[in-house]
Amino acid sequence: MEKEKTDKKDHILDVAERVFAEHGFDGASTRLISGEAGVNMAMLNYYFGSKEGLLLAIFERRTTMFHGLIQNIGNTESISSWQKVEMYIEAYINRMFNNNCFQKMLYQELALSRKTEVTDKITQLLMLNITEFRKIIHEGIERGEFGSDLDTDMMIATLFGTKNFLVNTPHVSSLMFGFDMTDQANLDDKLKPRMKNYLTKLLKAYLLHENDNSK
Amino acid sequence: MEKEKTDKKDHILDVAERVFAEHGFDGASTRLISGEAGVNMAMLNYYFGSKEGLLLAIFERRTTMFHGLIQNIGNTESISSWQKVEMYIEAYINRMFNNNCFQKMLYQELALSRKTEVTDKITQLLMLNITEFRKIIHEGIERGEFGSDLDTDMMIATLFGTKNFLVNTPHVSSLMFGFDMTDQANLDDKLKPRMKNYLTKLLKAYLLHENDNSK
DNA sequence: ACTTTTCAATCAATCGTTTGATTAACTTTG
DNA sequence: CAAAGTTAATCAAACGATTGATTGAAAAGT
Repeated sequence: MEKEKTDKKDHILDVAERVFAEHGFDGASTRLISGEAGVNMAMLNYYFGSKEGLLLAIFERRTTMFHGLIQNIGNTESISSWQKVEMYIEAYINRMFNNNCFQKMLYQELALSRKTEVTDKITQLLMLNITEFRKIIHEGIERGEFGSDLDTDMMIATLFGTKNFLVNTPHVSSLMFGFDMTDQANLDDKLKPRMKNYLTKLLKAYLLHENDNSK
Repeated sequence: MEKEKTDKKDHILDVAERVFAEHGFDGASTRLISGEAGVNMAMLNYYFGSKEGLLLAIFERRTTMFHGLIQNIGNTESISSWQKVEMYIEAYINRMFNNNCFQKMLYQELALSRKTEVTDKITQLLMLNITEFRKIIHEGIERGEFGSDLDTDMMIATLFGTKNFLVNTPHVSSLMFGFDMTDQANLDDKLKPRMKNYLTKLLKAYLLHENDNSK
C-alpha cells in the first residue's frame, strides 16, 4: 500500500489547507483538522511530526506544483512588452484561482509578525513572481513602449492586492458584488473573467496613458 | 478617579489593538496582552467582560472616531467628479495610515470564516466607504466625465487591496520597497506620498483613458 | 463606611503531543 | 502455499502545558 498512503496524506493536506484557510493557523485545532479529515488525531503527528510540520508540508506540496508551472514570459523576444503583461495577468489569475484555500492561508500567515521557516519560504516564492513582473515592465520602459514615470512595485501591490481583497475578505466582497465569493463556481464563472478584463484595462491605461495629459 | 480609569482602559485598548494585529485574535493570549499592557490579567475581564468583549471594545472606539471623520464628498456640487476622486483617495489614505494596527487586525478578522458581531460591524463600516466611492464614480459617469465601461467595484478592490497588501504583508513589501514597512515613520514619509501619487495616476488613467485606443 | 480597583491563586476546558496496545500489510521462511 | 515474523498504520487514552475566565481577599479611592 504505497499508493494509498500518499493518497491519505494528500487528503489530510487538502483538508488541513482548507481548515487553516477558514480558521487561521492558531484557530484551527488539530482535533478539528483530524475530525474533518476523518482520521485519528495522532495521524497528524505520525505523518507530519507536528502542527507546524503539517503547515510546512502543505506549503512544500504547493511549491513543487508551482515551480512546474513557472513559464519565463520575460525571456520571450518576439512579442511586445504589453503582450507580455497581458500574458502575465492571464497566467497569474489562472494560477491563483486554482489554489484558493492555499492563497488565503498563505496571506493569513504573512499578516502575522512571527517569522518561521514557512514565512521565509512564502516570501521567497512571492519574490519569484515579483521579479518576473519587474523584468517585463523594465524591458517595456527601455524599449520606450511604456512611459518612464511608472511605479512598478506599486503595480505589483495592485495586482496582488486586488485579488487578495476579493478572495480573502469574502464577507465584504460577496456583499459588494452580489454573489457568493466562497463558491468556487462563482469565482471561475463570474469573478475570474471580470478580473482579467478589469486588470488588463487598468494596467493598459496606466502603462500606455500615464503621461498623457490630453484630457 | 474617573479620568484615569478612562486612560487606563484606553491604554489597554491601544496595546490589545497592537497585539491582536501582530498575533491575530487566536494567537494573542490574554496573558500576553495583559503582560504587554502592564496590568493584571483579571483586569481585561473586569473591564471588558471577555476576550471577545475586548475585541468589540477596540472596534467600538475606532468606529466612533471614524464616524466623526466621515465627510460627504459626494454631496458637493461645485467640483468635478475627478476632483472628488482625488479628494477621496487623499482622505482614504490619510485615514488608513492613522490606524495601522487597527486596520491590520480588522482584515485578519475578515479573513476568517467565523461570523461574529464584530465581523458584521466591520462589514457595515466598510460598506459605508464603498457606497461613498460608488456615488462619486456613478455621478462622474452620468456627467460624461468618465467613460461608461468602468468597473466601479473592482476599482474599490484595487484601492483597498493595494493598501492592504503593502501594510498587511510587511515581510514581503519591505523586501520589495527596500525599507521597513512596520516603521510608522517610513509609512508616513515614504509610502504614504508614494501611494497617493501612484493611486491618483492609476485611477486617472483608468477613468479618463479607459476607452482610448489611440495608442 | 463604602465602593471601586487590583491582585495572586485557581478553575475547568482545550491545546498539541505522546503513549502503548491493536490491527493491517507485507516479507520471510519452511 | 501457508504459517511465522516484521514492519507500518491506526486507535483510544492520557500527558503536561496553556487557554480564557473566576474567585475572594487586599488595596486604593471617595
